[in-house]
Amino acid sequence: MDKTLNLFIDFLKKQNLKLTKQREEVLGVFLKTEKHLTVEELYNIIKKKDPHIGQATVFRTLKLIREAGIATEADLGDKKIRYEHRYGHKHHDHLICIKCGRFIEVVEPEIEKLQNKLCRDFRFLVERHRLEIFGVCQQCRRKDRRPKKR
Amino acid sequence: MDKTLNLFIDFLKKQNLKLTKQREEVLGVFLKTEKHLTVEELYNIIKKKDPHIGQATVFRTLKLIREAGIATEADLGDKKIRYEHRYGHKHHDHLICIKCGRFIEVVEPEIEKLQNKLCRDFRFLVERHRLEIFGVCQQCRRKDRRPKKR
DNA sequence: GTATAATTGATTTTGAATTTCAAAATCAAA
DNA sequence: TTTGATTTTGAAATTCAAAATCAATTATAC
Ligand SMILES: [Mn+2]
Ligand SMILES: [Mn+2]
Ligand SMILES: [Zn+2]
Ligand SMILES: [Zn+2]
Repeated sequence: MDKTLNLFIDFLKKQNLKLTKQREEVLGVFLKTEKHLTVEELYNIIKKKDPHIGQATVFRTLKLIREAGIATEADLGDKKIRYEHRYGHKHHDHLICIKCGRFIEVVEPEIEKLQNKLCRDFRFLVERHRLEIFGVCQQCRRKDRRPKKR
Repeated sequence: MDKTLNLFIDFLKKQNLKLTKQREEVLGVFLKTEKHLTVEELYNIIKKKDPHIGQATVFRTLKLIREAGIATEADLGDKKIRYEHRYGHKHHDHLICIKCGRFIEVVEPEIEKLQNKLCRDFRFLVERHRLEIFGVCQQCRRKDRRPKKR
């Protein structure tokens, strides 16, 4: 956390921006929450602590946090932009359940390798990628099987 | 095309829906366009032929076309829903250029296999997946290198 | 101190996705 | 044919997250 804060401060300095108490608070709450939050969701959490904070500030600060490399956008299939931790977290992909919304974070190094190879073949310079697999999770499959009505 | 039309008609019948000239036209224009179009883009194309058609009809028909399995949603990184052909086209992933928007359609069977294995390990029942790799395409890399100002 | 610039947050605007609803079209009886 | 129920259409309105605006506030520089 402290390390991340320093990272943020460095980023702000580079951009000639200041670390304000609002920005520090948004970062702090974001880091404490190990979820994949929309701007609105994070805003609602912070509002409880500081009812005077504005949505616009949360919106803008999350953007800065992303630009600083601390967060990254996540897409869980709904059409909202979600943010998840990036700094200090390894890259991962998502298995997303279309029944319950639950998601599993996964990494398969072989897949990553093959992706890179694929891009090299196309002389394509990779910046980032996103792999989302939609389906039904183990728990929901069990539920689906259970109620055998007969 | 004819085969696809029949598929669409069958789907409509199953849903107790009718094949109207508007629906046929939307499908026809969509199939003729080998692109990844938003509702609005397709609407603008169709409007030229039939100025009386409504956006809502294009919107609704594209939805039906997707439900019929003829189209699938594509995500090229802008925040708009795009549709691309599915029926008669093999599954593929996208390399998307963040400079020019150009995209390359690719398949790497090994990646697909590993994805399936990964899901099996998690007892996760795959329905579909989406792999998008963002980066800089060969053409843009060349352009970036060229203007060596000194 | 004052000038200058950045930040904030209520509010407004945007834009794509979706819905609404009255008019028009379809279609199967009478 | 009429009729009447049902579906479809398209202009317009609504929704809703994302983004922009702007006057007031705050921080920093001089
Ligand atoms: Mn994640
Ligand atoms: Mn494609
Ligand atoms: Zn589930
Ligand atoms: Zn390019």
